Amino acid sequence: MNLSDLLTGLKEKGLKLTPQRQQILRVLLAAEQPLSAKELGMLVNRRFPNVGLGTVYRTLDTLKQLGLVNETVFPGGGRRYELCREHRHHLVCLGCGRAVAFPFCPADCLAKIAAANPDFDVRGHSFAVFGYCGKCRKAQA
Amino acid sequence: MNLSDLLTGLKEKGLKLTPQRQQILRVLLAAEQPLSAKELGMLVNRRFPNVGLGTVYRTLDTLKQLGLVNETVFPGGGRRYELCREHRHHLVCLGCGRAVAFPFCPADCLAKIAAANPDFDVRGHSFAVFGYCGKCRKAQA
DNA sequence: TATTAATTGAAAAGAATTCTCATTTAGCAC
DNA sequence: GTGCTAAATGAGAATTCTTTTCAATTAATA
Repeated sequence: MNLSDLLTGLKEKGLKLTPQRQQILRVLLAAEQPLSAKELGMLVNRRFPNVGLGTVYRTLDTLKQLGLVNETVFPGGGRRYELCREHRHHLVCLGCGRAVAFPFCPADCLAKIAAANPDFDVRGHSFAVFGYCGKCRKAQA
Repeated sequence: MNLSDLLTGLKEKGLKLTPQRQQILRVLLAAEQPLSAKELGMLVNRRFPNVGLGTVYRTLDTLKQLGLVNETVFPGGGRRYELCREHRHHLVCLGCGRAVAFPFCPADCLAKIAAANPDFDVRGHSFAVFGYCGKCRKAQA
């Protein structure tokens, strides 16, 4: 997924291609891990110092609704955002906050749950693993 | 797990058995699903109108650290709390917010992840399934 | 180029959580 | 039972995160 694909997508939905949105998308494309709204805002501000958090949140909402961006909630309640690439989950370090994506998905579990709850219309799931990365473990010791 | 077990546990850790804590534990014991701090506070206030949210948050922190209470993060960032009974996850309705516990756990997934990341000290995981319950689906239609 | 509806910036408002500090109290020793 | 002390509490202030408001700007279209 590259920038022009994303922009074409936005255009097709009737959304304006503002420079702010383009920059937000560029930052998300370049990010190697999910970003908080604040982090995203600061990165956007490198080129567009006037873009406020309001715009960041609004844009993220829009992108979420289009299914282009995924929101993940980290322990403690922090919300982080990333482009929807392939389906993935994260291994999150409770020390430094860094997250590593992994492709394993508890599919069998989901199947069991769906089977056990036929009335329930499953729309999504969250899965994350927490602990301490090698660096943080050394730092603690 | 009953109230006196919990109280004994607190006492062993050197914590005071204040009436506020006892009431918080009673409410958590009676709860059939994870509660937000606000909900928990309101339920506690039925008998102890003066207990503020500060105390609720502090007590929840303490209980979390003792491993007696589990914090689950819901989509949108809402944090909810429940007593640690057997290990479980939740099926959460995005319409009414009600949560149903289920005992399935993505254990095989966790094993894969641990094997693939030997440097990482895994301490926990979160898993939740979202969608719409039967009632909310009917209400929508 | 003019028009219009969508978008934005800035600031205010709201919600959730944490912190502060003076006061109260549970648990313990006597 | 009384007194002591560290822990816990209440009330409110302070933070942090997110949403909303509204006037001004701007992308897209004719």
